Amino acid sequence: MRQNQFVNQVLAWQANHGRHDLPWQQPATPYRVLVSEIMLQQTQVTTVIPYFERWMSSFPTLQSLAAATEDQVMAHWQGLGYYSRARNLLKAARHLIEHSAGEFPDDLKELQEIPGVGRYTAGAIRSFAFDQYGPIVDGNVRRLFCRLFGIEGVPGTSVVDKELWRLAEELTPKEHNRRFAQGLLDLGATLCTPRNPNCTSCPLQADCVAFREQRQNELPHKKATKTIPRREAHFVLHLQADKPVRIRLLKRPPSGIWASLWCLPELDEAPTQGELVTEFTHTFSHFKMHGQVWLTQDSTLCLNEDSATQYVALEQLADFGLPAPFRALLPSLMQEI
DNA sequence: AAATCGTGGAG
DNA sequence: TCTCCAAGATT
Repeated sequence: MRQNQFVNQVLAWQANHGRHDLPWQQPATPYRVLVSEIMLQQTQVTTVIPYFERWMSSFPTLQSLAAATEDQVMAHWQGLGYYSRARNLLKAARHLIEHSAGEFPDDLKELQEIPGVGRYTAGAIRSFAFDQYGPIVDGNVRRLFCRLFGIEGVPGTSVVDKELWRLAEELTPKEHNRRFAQGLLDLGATLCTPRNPNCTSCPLQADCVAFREQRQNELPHKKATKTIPRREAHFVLHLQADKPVRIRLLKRPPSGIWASLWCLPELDEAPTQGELVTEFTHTFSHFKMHGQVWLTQDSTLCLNEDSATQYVALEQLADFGLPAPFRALLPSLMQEI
């Protein structure tokens, strides 16, 4: 399949059937594109939209973001997951202001020097913000290419990824890059879906290896699933007696799970004195947490120099970035007691 | 190269 | 309930 033909089919389909009303498409300024692309990493569009709106309302410009505190940023990101993205976005704003007076580079290599911006995101910024040549390989493109060209290996391995990027660089046109990149993503998201793709409506059907061989559901090949381990976790619920009731929160360290979020103090083992108030299970990508929450009078648990601690009332809770299970748990817990 | 890093949508 | 996986980056 010739490059020209491929590009034209993607562009023509995009014009009629693609998505044109996503919040970050109007207007597609470099800052808005950066924020949306970071939020969209491993995260579905419908999940991102309300976060994007809230973010833009609070941090409308790169300058306003650079002036924000880490806690403000984390509070806006709470519930979205992969929290290093939030810290990197703050670093990115300060990086751009320091290195180029707030101006975005339009060069692929320089874009990848921005914290949190890798090869995909650099290409996306080039395409969406500058309408320039910017190859992209994300989950959508990976699936589309593996089927269209009948790529047999498992994506994620270096051989297959190298081939996917080679194809992306080769097939990406020199003009109409915004529409082309959007078309690729829209094709993957709406037609060339993981299960039961809508090949009948696909403009590339005639050239698709997977369709010809009726292997749409086999490609791309999936990597072997591994069972995730289960970890025990213990959390301290320490209340300040006076009204209004306040609970002690501890800021988690800058690395590891839930980095930089505020959380109930975590212990290695169950406290010797304490009442089990509630427990929960929470599944991450790579382990399952069984958490137990212990009510205690001991205010000295988990006290150390490097982590900030604060007593927080129910009304202030929204200002703190909390892990998802505690965002669900704490309000009712504080009202009952 | 393989692990780590979250949460929720959708079947 | 279980599984797959989403506009990936970083170490």
